[in-house]
Amino acid sequence: MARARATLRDVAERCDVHLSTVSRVLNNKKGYAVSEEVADRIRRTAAELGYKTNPFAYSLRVNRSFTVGVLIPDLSNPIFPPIIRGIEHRLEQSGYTAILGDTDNRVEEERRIVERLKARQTDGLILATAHRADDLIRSCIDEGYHVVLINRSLDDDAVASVVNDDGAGIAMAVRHLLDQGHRKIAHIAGPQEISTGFRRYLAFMEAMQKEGLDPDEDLIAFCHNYSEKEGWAALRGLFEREKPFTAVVAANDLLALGCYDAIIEAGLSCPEDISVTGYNDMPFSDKFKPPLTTVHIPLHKMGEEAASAMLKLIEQTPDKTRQHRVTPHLVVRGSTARCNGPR
Amino acid sequence: MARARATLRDVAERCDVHLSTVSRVLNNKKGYAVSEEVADRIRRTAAELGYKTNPFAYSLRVNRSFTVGVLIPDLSNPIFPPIIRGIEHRLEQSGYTAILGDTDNRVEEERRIVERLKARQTDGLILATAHRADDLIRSCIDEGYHVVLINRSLDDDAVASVVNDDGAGIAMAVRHLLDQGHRKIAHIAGPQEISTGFRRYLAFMEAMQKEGLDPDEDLIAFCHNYSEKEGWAALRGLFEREKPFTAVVAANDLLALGCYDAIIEAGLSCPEDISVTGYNDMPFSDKFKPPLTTVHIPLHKMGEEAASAMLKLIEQTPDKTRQHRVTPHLVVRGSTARCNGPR
DNA sequence: ATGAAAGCGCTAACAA
DNA sequence: TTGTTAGCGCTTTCAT
Repeated sequence: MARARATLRDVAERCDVHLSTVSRVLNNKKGYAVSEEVADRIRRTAAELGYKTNPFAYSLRVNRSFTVGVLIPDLSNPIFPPIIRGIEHRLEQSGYTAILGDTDNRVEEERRIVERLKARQTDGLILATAHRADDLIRSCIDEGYHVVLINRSLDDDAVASVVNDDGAGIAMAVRHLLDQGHRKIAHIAGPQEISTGFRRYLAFMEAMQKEGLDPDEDLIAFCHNYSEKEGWAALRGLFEREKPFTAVVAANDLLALGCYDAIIEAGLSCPEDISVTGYNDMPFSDKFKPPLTTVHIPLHKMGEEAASAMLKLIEQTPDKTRQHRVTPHLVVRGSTARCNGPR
Repeated sequence: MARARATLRDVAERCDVHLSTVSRVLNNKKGYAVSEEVADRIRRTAAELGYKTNPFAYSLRVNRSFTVGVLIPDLSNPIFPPIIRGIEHRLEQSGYTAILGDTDNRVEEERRIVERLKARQTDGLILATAHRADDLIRSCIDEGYHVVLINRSLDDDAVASVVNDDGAGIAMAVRHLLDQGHRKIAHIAGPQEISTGFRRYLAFMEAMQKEGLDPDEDLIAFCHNYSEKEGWAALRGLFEREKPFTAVVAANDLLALGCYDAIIEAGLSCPEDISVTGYNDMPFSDKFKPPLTTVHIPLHKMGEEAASAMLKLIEQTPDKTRQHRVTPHLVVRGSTARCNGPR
């Protein structure tokens, strides 16, 4: 697109001063006393000509793009839009722009997309990628890239991350089901290579044991990714084992949605026969059939915090907090009900 | 982020040739016969050093960013992720990157965000913005920007656009309700300054009239934007008029969802008392309570087509098709049922 | 208080 | 077949 844009030189000529002076004024560099009179004239003509600094030239000069790459596994998963909005809002405040990279849930894509983002010279990378790619992360860091993780963390905490308290969240869900009289509770676990999947699974076990209920191995199924389809398949698998249960704690909302399908398919109904809880309180989870009881986490806020952490990294603001924690809470809706005795 | 990246010069020095030769080889410019021997050595060392062309320098030189701005009203509206994915997929094939701008449904934001995108020197603008901003569009074009519209069009067709056949879609919905025995059909119309809102309204009127049913003015409500809240308020307004109706055609899915709320609030139920149809077949519309009967449009494909049109514009490929039309079809689900007589 | 000049990394027109 | 050079628009160091 070849639009003629006013340059520093244009402004300088019109003002009959040297271009470096214009630059100083427009960026109000101090230490260079410029007469108010000249400064004023410069500012006025700049506005008049609609001068905007050319981002290419600027970036080339200062070697920064003022963009940050945001890697997500799947934009269609409703939890990501709010996160992204949060990131964008915060970034925008500081003049940065987010560049999205979507892996379509494919691991092989991850590396390729990160390369694309790096090629674009993003000043940092926010990874909201659900999939494990520790070596990828590590290599980014080794190359000197700034990295912030969302909803996952590396075991050794070497990387800044924004996470929610999965342990507390799952405990609330289990607690709620227990309060409703459920004892045979199944768990549809997320992928164990992902920190959320792993931590939620551990939390489930712990919460059950705390109640003196040793969770039955046969009532736990592991999914390969967070999708409706996996949730459906997993619960279907549990039904086939023919061990009774009256409730299921799904590791996230999409999985829970898949459980709905499996329950219907089995000729049962939720919550009458089986109660279901999700995790994330994604948009529209209150509109499903039935409205989903789930653990709410502040998605938008997590995005903002991730962006803040990234900006601190980029701007070298000292910040010892590596892990930014955010608090979940339970939202009780229609997918859970009192236990009607054993099934 | 200060990572040392190999430059053309680095490669040139290592190969003991002039940097311009390296440039030629790496961009395989023809017309400059370079001996295979040298070319090979250059390619090898470039790979070895991990050379990537610096996008700032390149963009500065050729005055193009290889990015296109994508303006949407609200990322949280589930119809946009598929559209955006479609855009990104196509753009990526040609080495372009999308830069998102979200107006949060606020008109005032629109101009500001377009300015931001322009400041970033995007090579074009894809506007999926629901809100009217004809003068904005016009000014973009006047300034020489490439513009493609999604799901809206200017009256005079001066701008490339990708639209679906709203007339056909609404006709199918109305037809379906008529077939189910409904006669008193209400319409929750979208904003009339938006082409979809306007066209769907006209299509509704026409479809009814074709059946000899003069639509009752009192059974039509207009919304200010496409949101659940507006749909809820609008249907609520209709209930207050106390004219009976047994079905409602909503101008989009979000509006339909709002109708669900109003129906429940009125102590009625869908589809037993009132049938509801939506428009867009947005993700998850099959998971609602009840699953929504709606008009499906190929969102991902629309995104791709918009991107293709944009690339043609940028690359100056001749293309006389200004309007790219896409065909909708009806998806019958649980929110519509046979009419149980007048209410 | 202001000007001059170098150079970020690249491409393209011109030379040899 | 390969080299030289100017210059995209900007910031910054040094000079005046």
